[in-house]
Amino acid sequence: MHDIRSLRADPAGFDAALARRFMEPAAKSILSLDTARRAAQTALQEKQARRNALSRQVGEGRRTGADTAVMESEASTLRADMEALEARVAALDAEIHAMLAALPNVLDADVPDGADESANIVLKQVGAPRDLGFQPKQHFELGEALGMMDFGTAAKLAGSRFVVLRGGLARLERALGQFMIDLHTREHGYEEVYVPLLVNTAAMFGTSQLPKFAEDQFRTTDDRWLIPTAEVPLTNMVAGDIVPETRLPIRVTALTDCFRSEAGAAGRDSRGMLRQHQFRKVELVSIVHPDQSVVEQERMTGCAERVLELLQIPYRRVVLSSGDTGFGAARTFDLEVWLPGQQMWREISSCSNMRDFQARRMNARFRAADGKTVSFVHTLNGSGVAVGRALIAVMENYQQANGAIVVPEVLRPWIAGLDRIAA
RNA sequence: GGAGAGGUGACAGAGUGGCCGAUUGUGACGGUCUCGAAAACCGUUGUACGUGCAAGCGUACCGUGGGUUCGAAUCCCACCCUCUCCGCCA
Repeated sequence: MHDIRSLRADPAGFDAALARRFMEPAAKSILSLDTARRAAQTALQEKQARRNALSRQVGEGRRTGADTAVMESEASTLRADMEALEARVAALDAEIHAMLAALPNVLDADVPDGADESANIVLKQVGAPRDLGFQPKQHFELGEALGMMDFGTAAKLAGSRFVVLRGGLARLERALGQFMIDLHTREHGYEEVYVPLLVNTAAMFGTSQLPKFAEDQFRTTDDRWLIPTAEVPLTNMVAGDIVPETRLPIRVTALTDCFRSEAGAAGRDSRGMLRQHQFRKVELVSIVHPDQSVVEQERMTGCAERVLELLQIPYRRVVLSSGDTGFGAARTFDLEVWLPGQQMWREISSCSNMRDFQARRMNARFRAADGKTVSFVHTLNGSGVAVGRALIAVMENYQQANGAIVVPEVLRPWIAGLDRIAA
């Protein structure tokens, strides 16, 4: 959500920010609506002031027994004018709001310009693809051969893009989630939170899944939404609040299932469990002072990287280009892991600084230590990391020539010491 | 799901048609007093929008949205949420 005042102050800069995302200029049309709205509002307020004055006089007249008929009839006339102006202000407000709500966040200056993911820049790489000494398999080949990953049964139960995991793989998936959330709560200062997986429309608007991306979501019959990420409930915890500055930063994490309709992804990654309607993810959310969000994004990304380092899976960090950066983000770092079976780097985490974009939408503010100033907080979110994809990464990187999966050393406390998963 | 009660500022809690953006208390902040502190006393203590160079002025907000009225925190309707009891239940 954008501040209409910044648009008024610098329309050209506003359009330039949109241009970085390959979007048409919008400042002029919004500003003309804004001018009309303010004129209508001023006119309305003048009439309201007159109405209030008349009402006071009527009250006075009633007490003293004076004749108030003339004043009452003037006030009645004013009502019709006010109703028209009220409707006009509301309509203009709604139109401006809808336009502003549909525009993406302003990108940070250091985001590389480019149309798509081909313009993303690799910032660092940790570990390197290693030769396993045999032809590596993809995760679904491994899982199906083990008899522990079953897409056919999932299709019978729910349809495509679901999976049934059994035995060792189900346990490994659970161990990964537990390991990650324990790491972030014990060592990275995040508070574990249990949240609703169904949320209302206001929450989905607050984190900017709505109104633009309704098609990507699952909606319930009673007008709620299945969360596509725990970012939605975690970030919205401060919606409408004015928190004391002393409570910042707020760092929360949750291990939840996530639900995505993948409406625009027909045919993409249709094999295996890389892109599912339902998957588990550990989410990290930070609510911080505006001065701290850049530092916090680095910190948060480091927390996600730590997961991959402990699992000893090769990964790289990329900064997304202007055209690839998500709607609400000012800057996004993706973590990509090496998948030997696919011979590709694939996204496993995304850590974004939303700055005040979501805070404006959900009206989340803090009161400065001086007790006077109230300002919007900055919000950040990151996967720490996607559990389903972590399972894939472990399977493909730890596979053996005989199809068994060695359990990474660091996971063994969460899997009762089991050292390998085999048929 | 049924019956009843209720949602007011950071918190507690008044207010049933105009003098209420809202009594009072607590907390917080500033001051007086004190060597210092406590106590006491005095003062300050909401958000947003519009307008203005500014001081300021205006408007809106008492769960949310409508309605009645010259005028609504107060009356009416719908919805949301909380509490109590009953029913059901992992």
